[in-house]
Parts: sequence; structure tokens; C-alpha cells
Amino acid sequence: MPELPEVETTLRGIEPYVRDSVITGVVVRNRNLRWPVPVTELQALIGAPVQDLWRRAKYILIQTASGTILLHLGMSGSIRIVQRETTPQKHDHLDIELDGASVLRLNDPRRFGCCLLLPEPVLEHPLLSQLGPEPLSSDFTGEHLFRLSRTRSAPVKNFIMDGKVVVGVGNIYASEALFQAGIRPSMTARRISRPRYARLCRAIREVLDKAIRAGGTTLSDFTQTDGRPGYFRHELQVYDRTGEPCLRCATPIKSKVIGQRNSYFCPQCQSF
DNA sequence: CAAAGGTCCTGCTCGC
DNA sequence: TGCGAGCAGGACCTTT
Repeated sequence: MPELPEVETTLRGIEPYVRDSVITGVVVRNRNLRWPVPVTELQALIGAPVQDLWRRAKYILIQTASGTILLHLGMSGSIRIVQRETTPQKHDHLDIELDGASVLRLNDPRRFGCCLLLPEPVLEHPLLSQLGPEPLSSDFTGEHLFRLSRTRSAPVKNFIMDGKVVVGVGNIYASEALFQAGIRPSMTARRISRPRYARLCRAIREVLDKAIRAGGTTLSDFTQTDGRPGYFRHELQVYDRTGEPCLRCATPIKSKVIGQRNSYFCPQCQSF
């Protein structure tokens, strides 16, 4: 489910409930996420005021006076704000109770997500220290892509999905951005020119920005915190449209497995 | 049975 | 030959 726009949508949804609140309880029903949930350490946060709430890549970070909680939604995770006393559903693995009656509740059927408590300084943690620039920041440029790509023989789609290159580009938006830039997902990264990387950089920013403004993409089950779906699904140009006409030239969209993931492109518009 | 929105880890190859 | 960067594939897990 969650790529950067979905995580950003989640962050914005929970922000009014989490910011300026105090952690009043932690309930772990299943600690077997990607890494074991540090139950005791998290419970030591009870009573701590939330100092900041932010996102880095696809991680959500809740900073308190006693430590910073890191959350990741994996492939199938979601966070909802529920009222205390709300009966937990299947796969509701973790609650972070806040003052007032609100509870931040993590649901994750596949359990590829995680919840960790990070020591300071947070940005030096191995999960965060190697990450590339935020795609919507000024550090992310065509020149950056061009420079890093010079030694890369992998397909450009894998290249832009590499978090050391740029964060937040997942399988949906990689296909979408490459379509918008007119570049074939299978093209070797080092064989793409500087001007084309400038164009790709712009495409990534635009696609992600537009998706955030639409509240993310709902494929099967992602919803915004208020339960509404993400409306970017209606904006998808190629993702999951195999055989359907290209919205620009009507050529049937093709799909191809690249780096173990399905990829979608228009053979006409993306001739490179 | 295959595939699904992520990403870490292992083991290999390639080029200096 | 040795080393490091980068690549390919596997792993994790449940649901449709």
C-alpha cells in the first residue's frame, strides 16, 4: 500500500491527534513485525510529551522527550486514530494511547512494517543514515540523478526505487514518473542523458506532489485517516493498466517484470 | 498457485 | 589477488 504520498497522507491525518499530546499507554498485541517491537522500551515512554512528528522517506517519526518512535507501514500497513474502547480488529498489532481519548492504532496484515525506538541522534540510525534526498526537497535534482547513475547498469526503474538515490519512490510512482518523463523503465541507468534526468527529476516531483494533494492512491485497501480513499488512483496513467489504451496515444500499455516487480509503460511514448 | 503498495540481507560478478 | 560497489535473488507474511 504505502509509498511516500500515502505515508505523507497518513502523517497529515494523525498530526492533529498526535502533536502536542502525551503518550499515556502502549499496547502491543503482536510484537512480531519485521523486527520485534521493543515493548518494554516503548512503555517507558508513558508520560512523555510528544515534541515533534515528522516523516523521513517512508518512515513516520514521533519524537518525545524520552525517545523517538519510528514507524514503517511496509507493504500492507495502515494507521488509524480510534477512540479508546474501540474493539481491535484483526491485524491491529499496536496501540499508542494519547491523552484525551484518542489511540493511534497500527494495522498490518503482512507484518512487513515495523515499530522501533531510536536512540539519539536519530538520523545516525542505520535505517536513516544512508537515505538519499527527499524527492520534494531542493537537494533532489536532475544533476544528482545524473551523477549517481554514471556507475549504474541496473534498469532506471530500479535506480529511482533505490532509497540511497532518492527516497519515497515505490512501484506505482516509479512507473508513473517514467511514463511522464518518456523513459522506458528497463533502460540502463547509466545510458540516460543529463537532460533526460532533469526531466525525470521533474516528473518524480510532480507525480508525488500531485498524489499527495489527492490523498494518495487507493488500490484495494488504503484509506486516509478519516476513512476516505486516496483519489490518485483515478490519475494513474500506466500502473495496472496492461492492455488498456495509453491515455496520450492510445497504444496498449505493456507490462514487464523488472527487478522482481511488475512495471508498466507505453511502448510508443516511452521509446527510450 | 501467483501476485500484491517495501526493503533488508546474502552472495556473486565485475572492474580497478 | 584483493577489495569494494553494485546487482540479482531470496527472505519476511497474509490475503485475494
